[in-house]
Amino acid sequence: MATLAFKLNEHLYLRDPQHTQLGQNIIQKSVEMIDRLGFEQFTFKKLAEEINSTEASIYRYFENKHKLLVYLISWYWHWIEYRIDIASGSLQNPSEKLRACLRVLADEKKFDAGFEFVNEEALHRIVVAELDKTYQTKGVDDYNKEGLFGGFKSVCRKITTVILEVNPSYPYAASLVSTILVSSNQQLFFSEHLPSLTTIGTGQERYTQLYKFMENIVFKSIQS
Amino acid sequence: MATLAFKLNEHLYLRDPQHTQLGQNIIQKSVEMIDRLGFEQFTFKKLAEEINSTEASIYRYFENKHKLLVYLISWYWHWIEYRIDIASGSLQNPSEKLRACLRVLADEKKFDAGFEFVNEEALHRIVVAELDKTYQTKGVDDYNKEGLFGGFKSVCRKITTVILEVNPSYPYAASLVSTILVSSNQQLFFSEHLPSLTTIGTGQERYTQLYKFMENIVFKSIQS
DNA sequence: CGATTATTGATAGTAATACTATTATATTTG
DNA sequence: CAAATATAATAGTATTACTATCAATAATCG
Repeated sequence: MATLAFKLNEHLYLRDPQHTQLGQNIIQKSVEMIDRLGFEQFTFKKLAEEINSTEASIYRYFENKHKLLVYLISWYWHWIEYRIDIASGSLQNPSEKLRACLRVLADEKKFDAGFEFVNEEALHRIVVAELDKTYQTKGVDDYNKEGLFGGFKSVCRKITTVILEVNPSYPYAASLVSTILVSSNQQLFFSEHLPSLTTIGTGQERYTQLYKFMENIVFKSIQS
Repeated sequence: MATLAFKLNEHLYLRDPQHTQLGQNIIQKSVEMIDRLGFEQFTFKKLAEEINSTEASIYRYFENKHKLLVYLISWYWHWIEYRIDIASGSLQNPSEKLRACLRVLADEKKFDAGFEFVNEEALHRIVVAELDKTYQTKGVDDYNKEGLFGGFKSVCRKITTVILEVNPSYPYAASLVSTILVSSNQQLFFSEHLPSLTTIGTGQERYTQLYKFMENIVFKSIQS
């Protein structure tokens, strides 16, 4: 299988990690470590040890660990968009397209062989556990000016467009979409850690339950 | 007006800050500072300087700054529940009760004279900007065992109950409520920092827009 | 192929953060 | 008033999040 790569915003990194061995090691191992340790406990020093490199070398790729997190999660949203395109590309019916989008969002994330050095399963757990940290920061406006949230926005825009195809007069499309994009991950988080806040369970059927919840909320909200 | 106080979970603090002058100074000034600096830039050292006390003294009240944040946001949810009780207490009709809940959530937060040393306007901005940091941490399960999320859960439970009064067979009540609790704050955040993700504007009418969005999502979702 | 250039590693250092410990001084309470 | 408690003052530590310098190695280019 051909190895694909996404063109991510240049301000996310100092040197493109997809182009070098060290860069790929940083991506691969940081996904594993942030998943395991959590973002707060993760440091460039620990990462350097694990990939047999140095802190200084990692700093040549990423300004700081927060930008690395934003990079990884941006990568995730590009990947989601790519999967949405595959899943909905051939569909004509707007409602069917919308259902396809929701299915991509709610689906269990499995390793995608198209992207060798990214473990999508672990990355999705990072998104579930850390997503909000990408924008809940005083630097959000600067980040936004640099276009660092382009991946997320692009997915949001795409699904918003589909919703407006289903019902052109629905007035809250963007808000509904950003709500479910965040909620689809948050509900999985709650199901694991704060189960009284959700109706999603912890078994294998959780992804089906999540899908049904999202389908209910979206289709009922937009019906005129 | 009588000064009220909420009985917050004991594990949130080492010494109850509501009972002493220093404690009240900590609460009052930390709200102002976290609002101004953001949670990451806020430190106990800076806080100590502003209230003419010492770092060590603050550590006698709170284990660390994260628990202080959890304390403040827990206080916020207790306050919301108190306002929901006032607003919905006299209502009989379940749909009207639900609307009253949503109104409390979507309303602009103004200073509540019942609680002298808490600036609810600033505290609400903190909730909008930092809410997810309270639970998006590796320590979430320990925190939860200690009951530190009791305020949030209690509000969630209360509104869930009202939803089930409106439609006893709606299967996603808890998920819908936790989704809108988070979303009601997130949409305000987006309207300020990432406006393409929301239909909410930045003017005075934003709270009305937020309410309408929430009413739409909730009532349409639960209708059978 | 040899010279230049870019990349990485090794090492060191700094300011700030998130605490902990100790002791002295107030302040409250019984 | 004595005893207990709360606070202030001060000091100290380990870790974090970087920055700087220079040597070694690898890639590339004329």
